[in-house]
Amino acid sequence: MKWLNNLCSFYICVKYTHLKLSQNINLAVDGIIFGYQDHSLYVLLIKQKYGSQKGKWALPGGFVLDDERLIDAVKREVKEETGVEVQYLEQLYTFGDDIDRDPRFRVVSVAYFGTVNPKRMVLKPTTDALDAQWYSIDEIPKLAFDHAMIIKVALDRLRSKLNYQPVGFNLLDNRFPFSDLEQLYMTILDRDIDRRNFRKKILSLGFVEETDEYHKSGSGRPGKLFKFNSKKYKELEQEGINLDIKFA
Amino acid sequence: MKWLNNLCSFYICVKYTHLKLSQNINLAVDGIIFGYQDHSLYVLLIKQKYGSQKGKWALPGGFVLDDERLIDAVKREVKEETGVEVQYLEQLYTFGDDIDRDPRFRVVSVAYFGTVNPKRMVLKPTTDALDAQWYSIDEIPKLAFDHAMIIKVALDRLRSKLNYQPVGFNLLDNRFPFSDLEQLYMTILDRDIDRRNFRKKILSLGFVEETDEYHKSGSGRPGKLFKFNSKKYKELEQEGINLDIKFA
DNA sequence: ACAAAAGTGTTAGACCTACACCCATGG
DNA sequence: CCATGGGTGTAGGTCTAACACTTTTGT
Repeated sequence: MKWLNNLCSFYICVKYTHLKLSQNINLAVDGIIFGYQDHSLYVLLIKQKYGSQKGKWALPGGFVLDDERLIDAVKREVKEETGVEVQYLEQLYTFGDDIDRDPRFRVVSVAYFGTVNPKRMVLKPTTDALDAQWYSIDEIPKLAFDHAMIIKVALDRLRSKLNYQPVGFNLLDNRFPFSDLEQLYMTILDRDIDRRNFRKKILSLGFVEETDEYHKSGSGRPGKLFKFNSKKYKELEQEGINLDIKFA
Repeated sequence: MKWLNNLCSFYICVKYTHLKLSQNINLAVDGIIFGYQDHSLYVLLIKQKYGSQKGKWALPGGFVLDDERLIDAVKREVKEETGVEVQYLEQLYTFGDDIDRDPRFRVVSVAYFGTVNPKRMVLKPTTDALDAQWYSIDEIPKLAFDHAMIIKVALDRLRSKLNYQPVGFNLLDNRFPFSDLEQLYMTILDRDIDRRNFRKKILSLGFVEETDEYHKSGSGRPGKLFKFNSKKYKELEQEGINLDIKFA
């Protein structure tokens, strides 16, 4: 490995001669796609069709094409394998330290997590005959590779996002009763919320707005429908909503 | 690219025949190493010795070896190129969308950011004859590749870390006057802090403790030296220190 | 005695939390 | 009329922000 010691000279050598660096690492992406419906949070999984992990469920994902941006690779793979078109994706973490699995075929995978709203949760049949399904996060089956751990990391990230960013735009329908937002937060955080305080806090932040429409519920008093104010939402996404340490 | 459509079958094919996937992407790591001294925050840079970026400064980094964990690759490269041994590193982001630079030699780079304390900031001569130097973040020269942007992302991350984790253990010396911590926070946040409130808040969190020793300052009243309580520090690192949204 | 840095408390206001009853609808 | 979910206000306590003078040392 002596010849690799000096990154720069080696890099240039490769760059200028167009040699392939003899590195045996392959780059993949995985998508952790969350959906929310009926008080439950779901993750999108596919069934492995071949190989040692055959029959096991796994996250959708695959290898990155040479001329493809990472995020586009995720979108493509998720679409191909499940039919779901994801709007919002954000980079989660790069997993690549499982060097013992098969040293001759190491895979480093950049995980992205994303959210889709209920309308986009429809699974379309794809040319790839893989089985694809939404699983409630409480009922995830045994997964291939280290995907169970990856989902845990994604969930932690989603939970902590609630504390410093508005969340929901990509998980709820266009118009929604306020209780849906409550339920969403309670589901993700897995604890109870005081309805009055929650409503006060969210409305005071201004990224959710009343509309004139009403929700026809099965029973009980119909509630107003709300919508996200996407301008304000994006503002708060950048600024953060928990600016609590205001030293100075 | 049709043959790549089905990730799983292709993956298995490769896995079982030990073919090299004909993917032309190379995996590198970059290290954004911060150091703090005399009221300034510094970043560790190396000078490119060869190639189109010759003479430009850049972040230390290089290609990942096949059987090497990502974080170890960063430690190795930083050590080789600058002589600095980094203790604390955390994954920052994976940059890999610069697909136009040279499509025949795409590099995807996993960036780690880290911190070292003043004693470890000494640059040792290395076998690699690269120039290496600490630059104050206010005086960073024009950098190679997209490294200026990467440093910006790292700085943003460091800034936001102050809000939810204790910071300083890896940036300050073992014993330090309280004003050093103040200065560190002010430097990173780039704004003034109320000394009384800051001291109250930090001490109430309990990750910093008084010692019996005193600082011999050049002038002015000598101050007590403080130290980090590493048990409490690690606890708070995990729990977070800004649990402000306490719905429920 | 003066310059330089360290050390220290209080108060007003903002914000958060806890808490319970009435309302509108469908069956 | 009852079951179901929607809608609303206040008071007490906690936390935060603003703010300035005294102490210790070296010169």
